[in-house]
Amino acid sequence: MADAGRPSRRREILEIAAQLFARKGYRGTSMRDIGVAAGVLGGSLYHHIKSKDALFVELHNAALDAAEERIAQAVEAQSDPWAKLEAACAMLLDIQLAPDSLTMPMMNDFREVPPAVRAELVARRDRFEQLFRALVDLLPLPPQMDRSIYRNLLLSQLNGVSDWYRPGRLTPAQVAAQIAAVFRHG
Amino acid sequence: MADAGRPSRRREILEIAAQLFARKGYRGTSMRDIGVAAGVLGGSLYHHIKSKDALFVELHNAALDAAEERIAQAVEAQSDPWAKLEAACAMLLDIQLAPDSLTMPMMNDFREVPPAVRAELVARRDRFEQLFRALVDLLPLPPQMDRSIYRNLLLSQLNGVSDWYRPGRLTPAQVAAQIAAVFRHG
DNA sequence: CCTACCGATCGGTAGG
DNA sequence: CCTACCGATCGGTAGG
Repeated sequence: MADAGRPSRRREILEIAAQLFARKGYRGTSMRDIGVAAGVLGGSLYHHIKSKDALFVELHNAALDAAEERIAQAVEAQSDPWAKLEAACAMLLDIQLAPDSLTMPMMNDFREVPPAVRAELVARRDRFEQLFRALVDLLPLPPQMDRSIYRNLLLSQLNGVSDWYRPGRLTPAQVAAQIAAVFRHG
Repeated sequence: MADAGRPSRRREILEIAAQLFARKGYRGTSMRDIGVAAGVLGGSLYHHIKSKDALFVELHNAALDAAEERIAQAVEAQSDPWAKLEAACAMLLDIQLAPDSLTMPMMNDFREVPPAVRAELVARRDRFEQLFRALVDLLPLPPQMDRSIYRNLLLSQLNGVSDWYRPGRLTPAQVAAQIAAVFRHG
């Protein structure tokens, strides 16, 4: 309670690291890069974190925790299944395309990461995707549409937006509306 | 004509490098890795290639050349606009999901690559995507659907398949059919 | 938080 | 195609 206003030094470093990882990827971001951005030498970061791997996993999981909560809230505010889905897409893209903040667009490039780290990320992401599984199960899809593939395609589509999205032309909400329109069937 | 049957040593090295890049990414593949797979030391590769960057660009562009030609053939065999699109998707996934061969699924992770290389890859890929632009322009889409975004979503969807596809459950053609079903509107 | 360093690995080269 | 090496960079650590 005493120092609620001022973020801790560790927190500052986590946010700086999250932005660098999001922008340059896991392997493209060195501990020295993070150090420079934080105004210290790379080695000094190890007073606050255990390893680069542990730092990345912590950021990834914290980001998914936050995203899960915000998406669940957005979904609850809707009652129609298609409206729920579009709300979830819009919130996910809002989070993923936000230029700042520690909530991230770095759930991609799993191949850049050491195998032990990858296993942790995959497990956490699988849980996250259950949220969309529930939403897809609610949809009145035509019977010949395989819901498992449909869900994979939707998640892959949402994840891929950060690869081609450029701010200015479209808002994240507009992109979400277009995706929802493409995936609306039956 | 004389030695048509036996692939040149250079060609062998290119195919080995293509598979490694496809599996582990640009930064995840060292010249020493390629050397080991080819049965030589890393430094020895420089008799056949100029640099890692040039090697990657050459592989990338050759793969897109081949893909472009095969997709164009598949499209010509169809007359209906939707059939053309589905044929193009099926051929692209066939190429991208083939477990071997130098035609590759490495058109992703542009962020892993040095800026000068990235510029070349992007330019070549933009040309490649014109092929799909023509196909989308033929479709009788509902008027409120923005064709530029629709095309981006389709290409992003196709590109992302290699991230979640696991051989066995579905053939590339079946995945293409599902994608075509999702994107069929109007 | 810095100094000063470690062992490993990288792309690439000279010279044969 | 190998030997032998280069300068750079990496994650991480000891000791203060």
